[in-house]
Parts: sequence; structure tokens; C-alpha cells
Amino acid sequence: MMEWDKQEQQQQHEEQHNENGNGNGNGGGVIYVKVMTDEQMEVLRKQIAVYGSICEQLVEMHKALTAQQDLAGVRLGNLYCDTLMTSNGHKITARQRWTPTPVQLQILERIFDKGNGTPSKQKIKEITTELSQHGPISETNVYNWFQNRRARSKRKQLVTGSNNAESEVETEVESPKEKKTKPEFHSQQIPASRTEDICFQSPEISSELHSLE
Amino acid sequence: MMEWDKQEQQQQHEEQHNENGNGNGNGGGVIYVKVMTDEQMEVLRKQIAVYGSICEQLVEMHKALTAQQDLAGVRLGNLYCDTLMTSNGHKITARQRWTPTPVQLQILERIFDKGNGTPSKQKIKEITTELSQHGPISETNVYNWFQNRRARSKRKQLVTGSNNAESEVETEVESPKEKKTKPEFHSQQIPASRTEDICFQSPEISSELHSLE
DNA sequence: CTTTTATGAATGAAGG
DNA sequence: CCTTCATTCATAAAAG
Repeated sequence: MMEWDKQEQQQQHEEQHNENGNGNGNGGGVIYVKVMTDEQMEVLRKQIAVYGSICEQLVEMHKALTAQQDLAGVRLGNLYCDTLMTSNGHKITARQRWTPTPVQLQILERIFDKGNGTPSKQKIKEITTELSQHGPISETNVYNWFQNRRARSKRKQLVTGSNNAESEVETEVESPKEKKTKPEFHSQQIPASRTEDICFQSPEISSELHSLE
Repeated sequence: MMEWDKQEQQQQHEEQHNENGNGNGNGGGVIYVKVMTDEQMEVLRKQIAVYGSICEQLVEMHKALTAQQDLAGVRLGNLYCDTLMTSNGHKITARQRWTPTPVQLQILERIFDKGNGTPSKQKIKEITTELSQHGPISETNVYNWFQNRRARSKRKQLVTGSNNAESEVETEVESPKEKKTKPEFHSQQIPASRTEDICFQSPEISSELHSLE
């Protein structure tokens, strides 16, 4: 956005320059002013409209997805949900660890990103209340979550930072025995702040953007 | 989106109005004039095109994601997007996991057997340095390895020890005996509301939308 | 190729 | 806060 703005201004300047110096066919002292025809306008409008519709589609998909998640309850992955009772009433096992539902996680994440890393006692209570609408949860859970989240994000940062220019040469001089037959490209854990980068790095796209600058 | 669209149309109408009838202060009978050069127009168009393409990719990714979720377990909250799409549809896979080379494993094992089950941070660093001579590795990898190693060896021990094994029913995996020295008051949630309901509770889809604002 | 197993990594909770 | 532990998830490797 910013880029765009700046760009436009620059362009404008250029044109004024032209106007000043070499008299081009663009009228004498007038401040240039070109007209955009209705056709052009329409083209633009349509294009943007398409963009809008795609976005709406996205939103819909998100909704559907989230809703589905919520309905399905906790992760589909582990379906041994909770308490099971034998016929004689003997309790077998209950799940002993809280697992945030996707929605809960989403909300927590949002709050966490909101900056203030000090969820006071009162805050915790509020959050818990809100989250309890999306699944079983307790204040302790929320507290722990923030605690862990902060600590881990911090450590992550540290690791990425300390990851100096490790050449990590090909010192595969080892293993007289069986080396992996294949290249074994294993990029290790790529801590790469998971919060952002991730999905939006398509070389193509970014280059396109750059070309516009 | 829609709002915006509508707005623009209105604006257009307004201007046409102006043009037609009431001459406003905008010079005599002049036709509405939009100030925008062809270049600017082009820039705008391109920019929009880029956004559009980004959106399309997003949609694609979402589709892929959803499909994937249908197949395997979920993982919504922290989706680690292991596939990135280039604009031409090729998949780039990321996120692999570290695999110790035989030599590394050997060394690790040796250190582990050395008794001290407390690889301090400093220790970890040293070990990592040494192991990096034999293949790609990070401190995190080493840390995890020890964590896992200890936990698993412990569990093994436990299982072999408590070999009473009533089997009877598959029920549980571990004996509540020496698992913890203390009462282990787990799961503070779930008020154990009798019968069903278990851990699911009605999904309030609507409210989550609010929370997204 | 599909299923199973082994194990690296993620994360909720407890202790200090 | 920070560290540690226990449990769970996901996937590379092995087995079929």
C-alpha cells in the first residue's frame, strides 16, 4: 500500500517534470490531467470486483472450515475422547490434559499477538470465560498457555538469532558404513517464526510485486 | 468489499449526474475529469492483478488444506503448511525432520549412557558442536533427543517392571502405581457431568465471528 | 504401494 | 519467569 502510494506520487512528479521542461504534446501550462474513460474505469472496477469476490470466497471457506472444526469437537486426530465407563460403573480413564479447540487457539493467539504480554489475573478470568464458550477450559489452562507461549516464542527467537552463518560444510566424512543412500537434504527444524512467514512466500508473487516498484 | 463496490458505483453515478445537469463549481460544462495517467492506470491494474493472484493462491491453499484435513487428522490452529504453491502449481515441500546419522547416534548414545542425565545448556552446545562435524544438526535437535531418550527409557523400565499385566481389557497402558508420588489431581476441567456430553459442548459458531473482529 | 513401527518435535502442566 | 517432565502428534524408516 505504502509502496503504491509513493509510486504514484513519483510518477506524478515525473510528469510534472516533463511538463516543465520539454514541451510535449500535453498542453501548455495546464497541469496535465488526463482523463480516465468510463471504459477504463469499468475495467478497473471489474478487476477489483473479482478480487473482492475471491476474498469473499476465502472468508466463506474459512468460516466453513472453522465451523466444521468446532462441530467435530476437538481434533479429529485423537478420537479417544474422554471418559469411558465400564458396565459396572468403573471409571477407566479420562483424558488428563486440556487441548485447546481450534477456535480457542485462534482467540488465544490473537490475544497474545495483541502485544501486552501480561495477562493479569483479571484478564485471565475474562479470557477463560470467553473461551469456555468454545470448549472446556479453566483459568489454569489459560495461565499455562500464556506462560508457555511466551517462553517458547522467546526461545525460538533466540535460536533463530544465534543461528549465525553456520557453514555446516559437507563434512559427511563419516560413516564408513551405510551412509544414507540419498542426498538426505534434511533441513532441520527451520524455526523460522512460524507466526508469519509460512504460507505467503511465493517467489513468483514477490518478484511480481518487486517489479512494480 | 461489496460496500466498496457499491460506493464506487454511486460515485460514478454522481459524477455522471454532475455532467448532465447541474453545473457545479467545477468549471462550466466540463465533463467530470478523472486525473490519472495511462501509466498510473497501468500501475494500478497490475497491482490489482497481483493481489488477485495472491488471493487465488490463497484459495488454492485453502482447498488443499481442507482436502488434506478430510483425509488425515486436523491440526488447524497451528497449521504448519508444509506445502507451498508456486504460481504454476508446483508444490514445494518443506518441513522435514532431522534424522541423526549413524555416527551422531552413536555419540549421543554414548553420552547418554555416560550416566549424567542432565545435559545442561552449555553441554548441549558442546555436543551440538561436536555432532555438527558429522552432519547437519542443531541444539534443539540435541535437546529433543535427550528429552525423548530419557522419557522413553524410563517408560520402558516401568513397563517391564510392572509386568503384572492383567490385560483383561485393553484399558490402560500404564499403572497408576509409582507413576507419580503424589495424588495427581489432573484434569481440572470437565465437571464430569454424568452420562454423555463428554467433552463436546455445543459449538457456538456465531460468536466466533465476533471474536474475529 | 500400504501398514506398522520408531522417533523427532510440539505442547500442557508442574516445580522452583 | 525458567526448566523439566509426560503425553501426544506426525513422519521417516522399516516391514509386509
